[in-house]
Amino acid sequence: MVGKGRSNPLALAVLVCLYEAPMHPYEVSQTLRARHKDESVRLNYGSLYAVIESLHKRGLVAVAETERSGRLPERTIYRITDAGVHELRDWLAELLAVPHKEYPDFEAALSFLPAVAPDEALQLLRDRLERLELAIAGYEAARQLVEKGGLPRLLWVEAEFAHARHQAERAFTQALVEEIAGGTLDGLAWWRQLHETGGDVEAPWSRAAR
Amino acid sequence: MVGKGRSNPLALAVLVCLYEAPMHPYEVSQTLRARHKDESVRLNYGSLYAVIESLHKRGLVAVAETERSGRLPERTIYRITDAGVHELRDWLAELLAVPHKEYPDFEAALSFLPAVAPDEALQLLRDRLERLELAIAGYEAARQLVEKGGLPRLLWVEAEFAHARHQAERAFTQALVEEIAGGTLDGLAWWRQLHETGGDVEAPWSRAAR
DNA sequence: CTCAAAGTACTCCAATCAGAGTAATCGACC
DNA sequence: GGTCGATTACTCTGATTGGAGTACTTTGAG
Repeated sequence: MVGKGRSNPLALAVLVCLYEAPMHPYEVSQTLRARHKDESVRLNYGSLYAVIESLHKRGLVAVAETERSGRLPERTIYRITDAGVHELRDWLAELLAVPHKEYPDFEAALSFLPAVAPDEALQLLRDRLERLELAIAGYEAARQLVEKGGLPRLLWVEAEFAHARHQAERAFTQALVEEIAGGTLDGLAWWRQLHETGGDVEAPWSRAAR
Repeated sequence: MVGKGRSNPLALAVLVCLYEAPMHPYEVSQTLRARHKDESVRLNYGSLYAVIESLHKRGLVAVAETERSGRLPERTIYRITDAGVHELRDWLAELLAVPHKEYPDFEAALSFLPAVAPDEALQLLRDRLERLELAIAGYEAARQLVEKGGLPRLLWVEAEFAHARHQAERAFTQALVEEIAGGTLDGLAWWRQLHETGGDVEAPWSRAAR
């Protein structure tokens, strides 16, 4: 989007790994897994090799050596270049400093909320609330374990952020459920009519939308 | 991911539009724009035509008619099928009821936070905070206008959700900034050392990570 | 009345991605 | 010592995606 080739954060993850030590692609993936980075960055092989090839083409990583053991496929060990280190710092700085529009599925779903009947929506949102509750409880249990294990919060911040997001989503959903159940949501009457009659109701956005 | 072909929410948006009335693709895009759905759903022509073709192949939409006016390219008008209506309800229900893992860029960035020096991180996060503040103020102004215009909250929920997310992100970032600035973040000492010495510090995750 | 700018309605393509598939090795259990 | 499953280390393929490009039409300013 912004810089060329700064689309997939997996590339950033690769740079960070290679910054610590030269590695072959599969080792990168294992390192990311071991540190649970695969929870913050989409990781799959198809992309991994493509992404590394692209970094290579852009001169941000270079081949350090290739080795083979037995008849396993040859392993290509990459190292980060100076340009790569620069790109790493610059990209990370950008990601940290400038918020950029995301398109969460739930936001999309909410924007089509009137397409399901109010009572069904209520049920669906309550389901979501339950699942959110579970996720939050799971996270809190995990945190206790990790804290006991002595991992400093600094290396855990991304999970805390995910937790904060979940909590915000829960609060929002909770409030929405209450507004629908309690009948206080503005537009609810029109929504009800829309699903009771054959759908021949004057849309309230007709003027407002233009 | 879950169902086959339920990857791009734009397809859902198309189904919702065609549910209201048969349309040609470009009209779908204009309708979505007019209702600001392009803020909740990624909309671009390349995907739009691909997505509609895929819906067509799956039998969820059908060609209603084709017309042409003047020598402009022929317009193919699509309508939703019964299977399409079913898919619409089912997909929307799933999106509303089951939260599904997202990978926001900021979460990725946070997970590599130790790669920049603490003081730089502080500066970057403060930058972000400022930008978030701007976005939030902008949203609040927009809301006032829309409320005055008489658009019911029901048709605005997705924006309220985005707003809630921004606020949660602001609170999180604020807290993190304070912890770094105030020196109370667990792991900060190690982080400082890492960037002051040549990087030869024992990593505190060595035991914890396995 | 004329010309430029904005809008209409797509089409094309290179790049990227997800995930299934493959093929070799290792450990370990009976 | 054989074979079952897990792990290692990729490779391939079909979809998707974003963005640029095209070719006409309508509007509106001078």
